[in-house]
Amino acid sequence: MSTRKDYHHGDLRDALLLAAEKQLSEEGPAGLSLRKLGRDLGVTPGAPYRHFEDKDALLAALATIGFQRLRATMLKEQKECVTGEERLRSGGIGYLKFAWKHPELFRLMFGWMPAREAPELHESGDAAFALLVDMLRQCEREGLLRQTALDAGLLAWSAVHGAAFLMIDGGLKLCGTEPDPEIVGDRVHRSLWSGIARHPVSVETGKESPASAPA
Amino acid sequence: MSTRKDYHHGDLRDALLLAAEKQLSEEGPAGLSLRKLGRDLGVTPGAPYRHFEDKDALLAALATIGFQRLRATMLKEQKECVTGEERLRSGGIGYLKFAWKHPELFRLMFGWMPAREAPELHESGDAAFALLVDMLRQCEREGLLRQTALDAGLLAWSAVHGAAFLMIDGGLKLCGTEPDPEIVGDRVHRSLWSGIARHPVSVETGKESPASAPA
DNA sequence: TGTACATCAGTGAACGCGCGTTCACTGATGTAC
DNA sequence: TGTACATCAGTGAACGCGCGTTCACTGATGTAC
Repeated sequence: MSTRKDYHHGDLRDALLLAAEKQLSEEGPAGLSLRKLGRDLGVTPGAPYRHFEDKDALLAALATIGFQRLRATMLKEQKECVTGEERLRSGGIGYLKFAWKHPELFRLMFGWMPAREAPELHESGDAAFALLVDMLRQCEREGLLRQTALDAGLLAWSAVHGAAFLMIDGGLKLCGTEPDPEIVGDRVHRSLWSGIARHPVSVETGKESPASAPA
Repeated sequence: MSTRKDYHHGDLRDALLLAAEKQLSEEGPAGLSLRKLGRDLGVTPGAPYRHFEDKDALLAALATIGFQRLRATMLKEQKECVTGEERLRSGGIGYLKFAWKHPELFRLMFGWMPAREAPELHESGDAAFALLVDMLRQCEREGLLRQTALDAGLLAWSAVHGAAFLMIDGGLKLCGTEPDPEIVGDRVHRSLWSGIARHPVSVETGKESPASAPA
């Protein structure tokens, strides 16, 4: 695969994906065209069709890569975390960092996936979500959750996902927050955690909040 | 304005917006074209230009209407609410209902606004946000908040915004929840409120949670 | 009530454009013997 | 090591398409007197 450098073009497939990501981020989804991609790479309009069945296939591959990178960014961010809360916090910040760095790709991944049935796309999307569940299961095991991991997951994912969109869509300035992944992630986590956790703020106080959950 | 029915076409401007919304929801943003709009309404390709400077202007008007409707949906949903918590809950459900009913419009409103400088668009967007702040200020006045209205607003808006996107993008099935605005809204609110509120669940218990907020 | 005029919504034809995709082809690369 | 053959990445030209936008125009509507 990667050994045959300089075979004709060399590595057109990867080059296409790379150029596509650039084009996407610079001109938005409407500005992404296979012809322009070929032009940029000094290649004929028909060439991309040796690597992707059609434009949709290219987009699906792009979104798939996006999900893999999103997951990798979260993992990297929580590399040195030990407790579930730390992992949750850092994972969320990783999520925001990814969205902030690749807003158009982020939008493509989520706004585009539902209509497609490319299997690898959904696999990579599910894998990213599995990481979130994994973090929450750890919290559950550590006895930190007031609710089930899945219940907490709904709120946690919603909150971080929403914050990501508000950041890239400019909604955050209305909340008086700079669109910085670390800052936003920290603020959201602090509010979020006191809602999910049995202990409102610190685990070490030893005192539990009422946590009454009727019916 | 509305009195001159059957003047030439009658009310082309409104008809265009109506048809545009339909086209948007049925074929996505890529399938929305001024020519097709004209065709559908039995009108010449040039006709729309009597009412909108260009395609972007039509989209801006569409998004503006969307924000007005989003706000109206929230208001309607919380019509009979009295406490701040009730309003917050119902407002959130209204938000989700709107997104669920008009997913493409919802995406247009948020994914498209940042790049545009149409003043009325931002006004209508700000007005919708102001409603959220208003609800939270009421909670604040009622002494229900553990944090400032703006802090709580960040989490509340993020959570409901994220839940809306997850609903329309199919992410919720991973959380084991049906994509029903009432159900999702209720679940998110319950998790959310115990995080924002000084009292985890019921206001009437009279007992406060520890609510320690160090530095 | 009737006429003259200004307004302006919609016409119809045309412009140039870039797009996705196809197809028979060429020529470099890898493989079998 | 050398030759014959199969593979397959990229060529180049062409296809039909629908798009956004423009422009001089027509004819219905509203207005002033």
